Amino acid sequence: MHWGMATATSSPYLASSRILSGPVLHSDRRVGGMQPGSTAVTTVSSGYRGDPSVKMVQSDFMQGAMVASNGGHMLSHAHQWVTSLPHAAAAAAAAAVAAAEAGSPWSSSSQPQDVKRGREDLHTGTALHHRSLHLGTHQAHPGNWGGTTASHISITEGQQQQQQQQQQQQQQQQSLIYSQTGSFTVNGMLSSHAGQSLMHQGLLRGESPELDHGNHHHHHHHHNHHTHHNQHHGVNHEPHSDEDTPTSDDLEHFAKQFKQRRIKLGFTQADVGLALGTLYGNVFSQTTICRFEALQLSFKNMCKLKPLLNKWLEEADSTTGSPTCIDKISTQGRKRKKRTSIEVSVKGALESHFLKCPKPSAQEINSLAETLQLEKEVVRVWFCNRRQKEKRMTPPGLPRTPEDAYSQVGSMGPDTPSPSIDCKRMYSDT
DNA sequence: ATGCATGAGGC
DNA sequence: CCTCATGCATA
Repeated sequence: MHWGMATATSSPYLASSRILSGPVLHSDRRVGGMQPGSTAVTTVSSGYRGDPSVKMVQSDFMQGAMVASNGGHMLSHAHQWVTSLPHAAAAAAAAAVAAAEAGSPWSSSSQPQDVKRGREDLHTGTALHHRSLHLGTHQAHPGNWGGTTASHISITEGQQQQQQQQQQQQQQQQSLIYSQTGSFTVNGMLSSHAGQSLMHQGLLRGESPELDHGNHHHHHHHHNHHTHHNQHHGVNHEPHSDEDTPTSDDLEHFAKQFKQRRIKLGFTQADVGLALGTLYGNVFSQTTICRFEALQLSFKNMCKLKPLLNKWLEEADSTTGSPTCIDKISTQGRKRKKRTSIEVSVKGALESHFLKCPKPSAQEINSLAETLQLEKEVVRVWFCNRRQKEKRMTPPGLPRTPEDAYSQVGSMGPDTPSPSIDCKRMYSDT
């Protein structure tokens, strides 16, 4: 189970899994010897991203049901993960956290989901076709953080001041809409259930152009409005339809509406993700759409996606369903490490430590890793993810001063007691 | 629906 | 190394 058995260094993990052979069926589990007391097992399932040369389209719409019918699967290959280059920079000098992580400034806004502005689509009357049927594949349920279900979390963390405001937002929008849109509409997908399962696989993936992304576009642009300013908590307006920075209320409302419409139209989250790709060139996974609906993304991220999803919505009911070319440019190459599953008891331990110190030093991570018998990297990532989780969608109501937070700046000694922050589940339902 | 992971971008 | 945006693989 350790990918890097034998002195797993942080370098590329060489797995020794042999997959491939049997195309279908079987997924061998466990590679390599496991150690009897390990606390975590990494489930070995053959999974890696496409091969560089053969970018296979990892079927996306198979989110729950995959079609095993045809026998065309990919080929085998031997390599496991291609080594990822080590970018050193390990100099552990004083990283100095210092940064106050800005969180997601969801403005509090506690007003019940008002249905303000029933924005109806702009294209009116166009829809006379309706595909009907809603397969029942999707899931539903709200998961809200504040707002309606207001489950408050009391986090001491103050928040923001977003120092680093990542301005990265790189959206490589490669417009690949060269699919002759004549036949199909832009909105890529048809909602007929029938199609869902085994439809177009080979069909028109217009991807002729070898999109070797990596050069061409992605430069410039988008600096436009980026109104970032935080949201005025206390004073919110809700003008936006999809323009300037929405308030949390807007987002919350939009997310609900979106989900509802999506379901009505019979689309799954995965469908939407793919459609966005055909529409704008940015493909998203089911995961992201799901998180959007559940408001589990950062405020910034929500703002970024909203316009896209909004457009899709408009398209969605204006189009009569048509197939499209889906395709995803897989991030060529690179394998993915198998997901390590951490035992509950171990998780509990990690959780405890997190409460004490959300940002353990490298050294602390090391000892924790030893204690728990986990790979150091796993522990590190766990904390990263835990922090991220803690932050996303700051529950409404962060009245505190933006200055305080739990950021134990730089000097972390072996023990740097920090305020404890409680964590609890933010949502629960279904 | 979510847990662990990858990567880009920043210090 | 961290944060953030994302997603594969899972439960």
